[in-house]
Amino acid sequence: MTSKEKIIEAAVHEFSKGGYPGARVDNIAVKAGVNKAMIFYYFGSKEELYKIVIKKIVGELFEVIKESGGLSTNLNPVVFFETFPENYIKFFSDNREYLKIIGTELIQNPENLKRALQGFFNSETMLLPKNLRKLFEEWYEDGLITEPEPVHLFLNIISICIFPIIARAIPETIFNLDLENEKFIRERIVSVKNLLKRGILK
Amino acid sequence: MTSKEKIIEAAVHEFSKGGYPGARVDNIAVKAGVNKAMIFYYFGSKEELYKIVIKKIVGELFEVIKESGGLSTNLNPVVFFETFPENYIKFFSDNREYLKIIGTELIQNPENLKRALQGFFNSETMLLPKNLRKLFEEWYEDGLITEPEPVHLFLNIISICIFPIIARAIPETIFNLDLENEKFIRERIVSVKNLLKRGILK
DNA sequence: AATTATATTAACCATATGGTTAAACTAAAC
DNA sequence: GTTTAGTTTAACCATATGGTTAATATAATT
Repeated sequence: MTSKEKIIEAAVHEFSKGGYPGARVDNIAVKAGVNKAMIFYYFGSKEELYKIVIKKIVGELFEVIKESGGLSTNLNPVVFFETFPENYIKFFSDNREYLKIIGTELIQNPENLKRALQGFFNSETMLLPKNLRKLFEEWYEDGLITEPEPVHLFLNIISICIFPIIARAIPETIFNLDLENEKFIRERIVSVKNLLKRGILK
Repeated sequence: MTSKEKIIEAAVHEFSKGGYPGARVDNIAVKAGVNKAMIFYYFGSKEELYKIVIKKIVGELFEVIKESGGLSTNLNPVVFFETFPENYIKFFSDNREYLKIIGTELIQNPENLKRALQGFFNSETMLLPKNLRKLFEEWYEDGLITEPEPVHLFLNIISICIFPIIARAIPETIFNLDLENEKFIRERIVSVKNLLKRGILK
């Protein structure tokens, strides 16, 4: 593992708690087991390092979406709701640090994230957005789903997949529970599939 | 408006962008039009000020939930899904800064938020959590809803209400749209009501 | 072996940042 | 009118923080 790689790995750690302003370059260096100057030698600045971390995360996320059939035009919603939520939930629950970084960025710097996403659309992956939108529209036109608006369908799906992983603390407090992680994730996948099938499939 | 109030208002502003570590005490002082020392005079430290801001937000949120019937035990799910999502979505879209602060806290410091929530449960509002859980369980036992687990019902509801307000940037980028705010919120309320009714009501 | 390009280090720097202090100002209370 | 408690200010402080530098070690090239 090269110093550069060690720095990125440590940076993911450090940025994930406290966000960009809370992250300390010194901490990243210590975690990476590398002299602090190496960070500036390889990345120029804290900000550039951060951008690279964001790119890395968005890139990996795209891979998951691709593998989940987000690209194939002849996908049907029954299969989609059976595979996508599960992959998506697993990805983020297995990569909590990624979720924390993306979530924080979404809240505090959506423009930044937009740019990162666009960077991927303007390259090889460009096919995805057009396909996804057309796919959702066709499902509605073919009478397969009840939601006419692709934007809201999309938001409804990602919301019940992603947010519960973040928001667990709320019901834990309200209902005074301590949710065991693996069980929680398994239950969520079931609950999401049911809700989407009943709520969106015709 | 007293200096103390001015400081809190400015603090909400400042904490909402950049989170706790990104917030600068100097900025809060300038925004409040107050000498910096006043912040330490009234609140002791940046952290104490932050805690008070969190309490204020959680408190106001509780009011909305109360007014939305979150307490009444003889509420039926049809009425609940008709009123709660709308109030909830409106509250957070009207108070984006609150949402940003709570969201960031949820991601980066859930334990902190837990404590703030518990603070309210241990006071007059204590009735709410027990009622809400019992309410959800009764709905299921009475065959009114399909989701047996209160935790997942709760998470599903709040997720499609809250997260889209934060995550708008994603479909905006993917589908290359610039969503007009009021229209977006109106459409979301409709979409959420439909999804919940179809997906959860029996 | 000598040269060149790449990595790595310790010490250092300017500035930002949370926090303090002592003095001054203001408005009640007596 | 004087005392007293509460409020406000400007200047100051220690430390944290992102970033730099010049020297050194290491690996690759000729």
